[in-house]
Amino acid sequence: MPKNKKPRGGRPSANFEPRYGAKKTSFHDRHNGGPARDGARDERGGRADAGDRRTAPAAGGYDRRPGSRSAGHRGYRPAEAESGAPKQRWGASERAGRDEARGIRNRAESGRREAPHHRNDERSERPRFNDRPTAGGRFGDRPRRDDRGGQRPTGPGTYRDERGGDRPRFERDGRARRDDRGAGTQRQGFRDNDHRDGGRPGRDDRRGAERPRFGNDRGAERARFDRDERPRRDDRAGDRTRSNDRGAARPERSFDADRARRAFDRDRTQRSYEGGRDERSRPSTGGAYRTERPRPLTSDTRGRPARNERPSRNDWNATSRPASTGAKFAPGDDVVHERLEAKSVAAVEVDGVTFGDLGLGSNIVETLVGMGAATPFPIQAASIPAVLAGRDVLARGRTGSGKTIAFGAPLVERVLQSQAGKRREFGRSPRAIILAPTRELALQIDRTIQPIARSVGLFTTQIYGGVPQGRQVGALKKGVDIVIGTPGRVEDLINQGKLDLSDCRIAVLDEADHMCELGFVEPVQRILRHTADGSQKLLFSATLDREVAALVDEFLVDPAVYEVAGEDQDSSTIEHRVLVIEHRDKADILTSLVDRDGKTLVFARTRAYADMLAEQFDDAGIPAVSLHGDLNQAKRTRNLERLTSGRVNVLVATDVAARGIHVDDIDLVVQADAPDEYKTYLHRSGRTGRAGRSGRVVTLITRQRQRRMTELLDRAEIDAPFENARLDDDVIEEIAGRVPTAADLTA
DNA sequence: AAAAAAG
Repeated sequence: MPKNKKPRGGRPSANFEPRYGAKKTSFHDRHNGGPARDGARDERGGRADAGDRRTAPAAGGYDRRPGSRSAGHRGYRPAEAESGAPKQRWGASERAGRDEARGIRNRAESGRREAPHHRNDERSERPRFNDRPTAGGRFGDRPRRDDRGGQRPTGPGTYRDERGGDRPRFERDGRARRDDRGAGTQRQGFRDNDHRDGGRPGRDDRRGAERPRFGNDRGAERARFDRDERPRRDDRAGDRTRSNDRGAARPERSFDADRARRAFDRDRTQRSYEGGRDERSRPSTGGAYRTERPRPLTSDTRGRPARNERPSRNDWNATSRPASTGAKFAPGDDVVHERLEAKSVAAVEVDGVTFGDLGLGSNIVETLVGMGAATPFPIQAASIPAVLAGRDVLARGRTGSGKTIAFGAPLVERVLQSQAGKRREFGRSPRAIILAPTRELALQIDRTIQPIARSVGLFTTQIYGGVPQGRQVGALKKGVDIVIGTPGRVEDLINQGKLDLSDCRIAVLDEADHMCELGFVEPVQRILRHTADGSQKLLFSATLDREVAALVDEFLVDPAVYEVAGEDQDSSTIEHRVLVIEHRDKADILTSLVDRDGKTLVFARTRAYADMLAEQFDDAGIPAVSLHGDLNQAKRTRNLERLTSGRVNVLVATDVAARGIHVDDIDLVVQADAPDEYKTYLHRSGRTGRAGRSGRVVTLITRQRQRRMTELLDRAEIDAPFENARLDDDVIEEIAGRVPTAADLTA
């Protein structure tokens, strides 16, 4: 029996479409006097809408009234009077889409009429995107980047003046070339030759012959190097501070600063092997961040069996020092991790810097404050000015370090600038797109960015799969400024001609390294190719590595690379433990672990196992739900919401929930199956310890797996004790929090 | 193995 499309009782969908649940007033209700059934007004409505792009396209199709038009027949309904139950099936979302879009339009229009409150004046003075010729031939025959002309916006004004002095510093190692060029053509300059690197040092080697494999065997050396270099966690155990996060509860600045300071020190020690090359004099720039000397990030490909091999997180900066050490990264054999060389900047938080100082307009700043982000986190302080300046940016910030705002806020600012003085036209195509690997993440990003965008009169919409596209298309028809979505549906709509990215000047990839994995890159690449020529690209992730090279090569021009010094696991608030167990005890131990008070997130490797575990917990009297790709979107959303709202305390998920998902108070992450990749470990464990809270991560493994696990943790730079455990061992009680830990007692 | 499109 084909499940009714209508959600049971119509209620569950409330979670899913909260914004549209309310009563709907149709356009025609308001303008044609009195409610008219969708179908009934077919004739008139159809005509009225004919030239009106505001109407959802799909409307016509099923709007057509069923049944007869003459009174004597079954199914006939009088045109005006009747408000009887319409066919809800498609209607609900469709209408919702229309209504929302209508709202968007109305607001936009009224905003236009009555001098937009949000437009802040000084801002309209700023440079804006040049008008570009409309779409003409953007697909397929779109010129290669070489042809892209100086359409690039010049950087913004104000902060740039103040900060302009800092900027060139990034480019010290031969990159200062940039300064020779007119600011307005900064990007053009880089692409006017074969592969935009002409004589730029540091680029040559990486470009080399379309992929020379260089420095092959040095990888091993490097990896070891890095590991040894890493300071022991114990050294610092005592003064670990709580990590910070974007969430509601923003940690005090003081501690942030403290952390940053220590981070720097640590950083220094870490890199001390670099000797003279790394004097770290760190002259103050007087700005929000200080620029480290440029660090060419060079890596290359070489074969190594270890799939997890990574260039070490200390990393980009510390380890990529080909010039001095000759060492090269040694990424996995099977993955072509190209060099991702670029100068890198370590951001340091400086007291007193505000979002406003970074170049954001007052409305945005206020909104941020309202969201609990009073002052910028390091990653934000570093990347915001660069984004505003129109640069391509690669940024790595630990899980929960505020990446969404780091790209979202300046993105909004920039879109706003690009539209300053223009009216937001009806049906305009989006100016920016943000891509995320999962639907939940796309939703979450929208939740953060939408208020920021709205505060300046811009509109966002989500474009992701698993839900009817009508509403999304409807919103696009009205015109949105910022699209947030997942690759599949985005590409789908592009191909359907319903999403036009030709005017999209900023593209963001969240979880960029993940988006660059096999199977993900291709659609992403295709999507990016649809964006405006020379569009600005921002790549963010907690584990950004050379995996993004494929994209960087094709799409980024002289990217600024940022990471926050000292932002490693050692300074985090997460406690990691590994339980070595007998396989036969696994189920019971898991049940025992999740039988607790706080919120627990359990990761399983497969969907089936996730389901199984959720059921198992449920059967044991512990309410649990699952989250994985086998569930329909409504269930996914609902189940996640159940955890968020606290209706259940246990969520069993596949890696769909590993990245980005923010639930405030998960205090225990259980890995029922150990991850295969260190990055996965980092992302999974990053679901806890957010917002400065403490968190605990426990991984169950069998004895046979110990070695692999050791290696993985090593790469993740995490120190975790391995403990043998049986079903009723105290460790389990302790981890579950049913008995105080030794640490708790001493504390 | 998982994720990402299917009115």
